[in-house]
Parts: sequence; C-alpha cells; structure tokens
Amino acid sequence: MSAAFKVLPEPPGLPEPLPEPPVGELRLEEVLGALSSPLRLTIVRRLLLESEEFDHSCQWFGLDRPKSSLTHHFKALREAGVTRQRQYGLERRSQVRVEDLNARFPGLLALVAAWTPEPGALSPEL
Amino acid sequence: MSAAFKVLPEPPGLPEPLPEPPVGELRLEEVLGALSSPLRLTIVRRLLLESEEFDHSCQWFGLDRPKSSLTHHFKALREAGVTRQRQYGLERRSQVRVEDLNARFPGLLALVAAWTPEPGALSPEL
DNA sequence: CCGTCAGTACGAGTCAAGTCGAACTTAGCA
DNA sequence: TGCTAAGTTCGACTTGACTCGTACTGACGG
Repeated sequence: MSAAFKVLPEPPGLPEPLPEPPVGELRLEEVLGALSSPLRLTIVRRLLLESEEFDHSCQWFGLDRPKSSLTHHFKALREAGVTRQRQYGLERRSQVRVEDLNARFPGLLALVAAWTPEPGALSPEL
Repeated sequence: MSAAFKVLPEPPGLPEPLPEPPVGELRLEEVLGALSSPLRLTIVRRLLLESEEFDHSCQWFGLDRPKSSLTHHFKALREAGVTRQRQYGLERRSQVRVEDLNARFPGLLALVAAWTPEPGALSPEL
C-alpha cells in the first residue's frame, strides 16, 4: 500500500545486528537529523534503489572519503535507527530498516528515494 | 488527497513575505535539518494543528526562551523553506508553507503532525 | 515626542558534528 | 606465521549550531 521498498529476505543464521534502537524508540528528530546530509542521503537512497540482493559493505558505495569518515556516517545512520548493520567476517554490511521506518514514519523513505543531489554539488558521492 | 492541512486563506493586501527559497529550490536535506530539533518540531506542529485562523506571531507560542533564541529558530525554519513570515506592524507572523511542502515532499507534514515530544524531555516548549 | 513593545542584530561562549591521519583489530588466506 | 584487506578507535582540528545578554530598530499609543 504505502511506498513499497523491498524488505530484504533474511536467511537463517545471520550474524546478530549491531546495537540499534528498537522500533518503538525511533525518534523522528534523530532520524531527520541523520538524513539531513547529502552524503548520508546518498547512502540511504542507494541502499533503497540499487540494492539488488542483500545488504552492502561500506566499500560497495565507492565513496571517496577516508575510512574513518565513513565509519562515522554509517554509525550515525545506525544509531538513529535508519540502517541495520551486520558483521560478516571482516565486512560490516548495511541495509535500510524498511519495515521499521515504514511502520513508524510512513512516507519518509519515499522522500529519500525521490531525492537527488544538488546540481552544483561537487560530487560528495563517487 | 494527501494529508490535508488547511491551506490558509490569504486576504488581499498582505504584507510581502520575508525572503524565502522558492518552491523549486527547496532542498530535502535543508528541510530535514530544520526539522531535526524538538523545539522546531514543536513550532511547526503547533502551526499545523492549532492554527485556527491565520498565521501567528512568535510570542503566540509562549516558548520559554529568550527572544534572540526564538529569532534564530524562526529564521532557520524560514530559510529552509518550512515557514513563511510576514511583517504586520511590529509583529512577524509565521505560517507553514503547506502547499509548497506538500508539492515537493508529500507526506512530510503528516510525519511532523504525528510527532510527539520525547516523554522524558524537560519541556522545551511552554 | 517619548515610552512601550515585538522583534532583530551583533557578539561571545559553549558544545557537538564533521573531517581526517595514524595506529589498532581481526578474518581469511597463502 | 605472516600478509593483506575491511573496518574501528583514538585524538586533534575546524566548523557550524545553539544559547543568550545587550543594544538596537521601528510601529503604535498616549
């Protein structure tokens, strides 16, 4: 009914998700704050639109930033409740918490999916 | 069709709005950033839900903050494109740009209207 | 004309966020 | 056992928000 993003199938035996706020404790101001940056909007939008299979490691995005900066942003997204992260060996993969976000903030992910970076922006992505 | 908030009627001969970004230049990241604070969410939500007549002066909210702080936040909301402000004599009244926001970011205002301050928050409003 | 009242402008202090380099941790693999 | 690669942690720096006091502006009423 509402915006239909793939709710990714979860094969059994997944690694436990890293610490994240439960659905009931998602706060709108935190989520909006986490999404109020072009870089993080890019990350979430690409997870929504280009996720063909399952979740994705940090380097899948090919973002041109030092590793420590990416850690910072992925952590911010997870701690706000926007993404879920799981550890696969060395990789830490992210996915959007589509079900949770649709339940608590219906319509929000559609806005993120429709977003496009500012025309004159000096490619924060790639 | 989408969330139906009152689009306030505009009597003729209104004072010109203060400078604001045009509809086409509203940026999601700016709008989300402006809304990522409990105080400003309170302001916008009350404008949406408790506006019985027309727009409202700053002191209508009865926010317990110094005047200069309020100026700061009302200006932030206007510059992000969330609110429109007009000068009526001494008063500067605010309204939410319902039509513009619904056109560019459908569903966003519904999320704001449904928001409630954190239970344990030490009353940033009143 | 002078006070009052709504709100702005300015400036300073504080604090959190973003940015990044460098060192560390750990899985997998030779 | 030792290398490599993915990502974290730490600390330092910079930048920008938020907060607020004080001084200012400009409209209105006597």
